[in-house]
Amino acid sequence: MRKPCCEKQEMNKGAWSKQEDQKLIDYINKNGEGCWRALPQAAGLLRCGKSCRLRWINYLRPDLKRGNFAEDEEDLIIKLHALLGNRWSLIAGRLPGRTDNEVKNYWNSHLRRKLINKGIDPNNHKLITHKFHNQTIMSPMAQIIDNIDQPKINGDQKIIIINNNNYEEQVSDGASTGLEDESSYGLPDLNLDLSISIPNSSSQILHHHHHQEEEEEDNNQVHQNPNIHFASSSSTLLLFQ
DNA sequence: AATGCGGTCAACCGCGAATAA
DNA sequence: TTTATTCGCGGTTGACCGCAT
Repeated sequence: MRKPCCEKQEMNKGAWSKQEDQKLIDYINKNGEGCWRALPQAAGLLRCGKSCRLRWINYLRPDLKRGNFAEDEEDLIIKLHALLGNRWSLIAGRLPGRTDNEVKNYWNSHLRRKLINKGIDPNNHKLITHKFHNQTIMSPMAQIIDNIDQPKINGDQKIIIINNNNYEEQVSDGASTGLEDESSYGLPDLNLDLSISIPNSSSQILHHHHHQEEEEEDNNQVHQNPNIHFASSSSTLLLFQ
């Protein structure tokens, strides 16, 4: 049913030449974005519309920032990824001047490794742990996690929060609705503060003696352990230790 | 100098969603 | 409502580059 985006035979592929870029820029400056299917012919380009769109969005758009990611941008990407998963366009939408492709590439080439090195599983943002003699212990790296914007309380106290909820519940239809509501997410200055409150059943604690049947007991011990904290809000996620 | 390797990033591909007819 | 078309997204690929050997 679905046709290839360009059934034309003689289409250029691969890297764009300066001349092609200029043609695309000139055309869009004159006619605006959109109607990508018809654009190549109108602009005199031997490219498929899809390729033109990608080139414009990821490279030629005048509002692109380009250059290295700042530290706060990195932190924001990590936090947003924890919330949204691989929804790069949504993440990029919160980073002015950045494209989804750029964010995705940066994640895959830098941030993934960075998290792994810190003992954090980049897929679920949980600490990487190892089972050892029926004990769950943190990896050595996890124990020396340093300052990727770690939420801390009163200096030395660190937060360990794990969220069992499927994020889809939290950001349901966020692509089209919820996330556009700045107020509900505290954006653009993304409010990801992890509130401290009474534990609930969906939260887990990561620590050395964690067993399922002990969870209740563990929770009760929280107030005695200054290093363990919970957040019960539906947007809880574990990011950092 | 030549080669191999790993990292980066621009571009492509395939698919589902959205929209038009 | 169904079918055709376009758009946008995320995953993947491959060219290029720098570094080590």
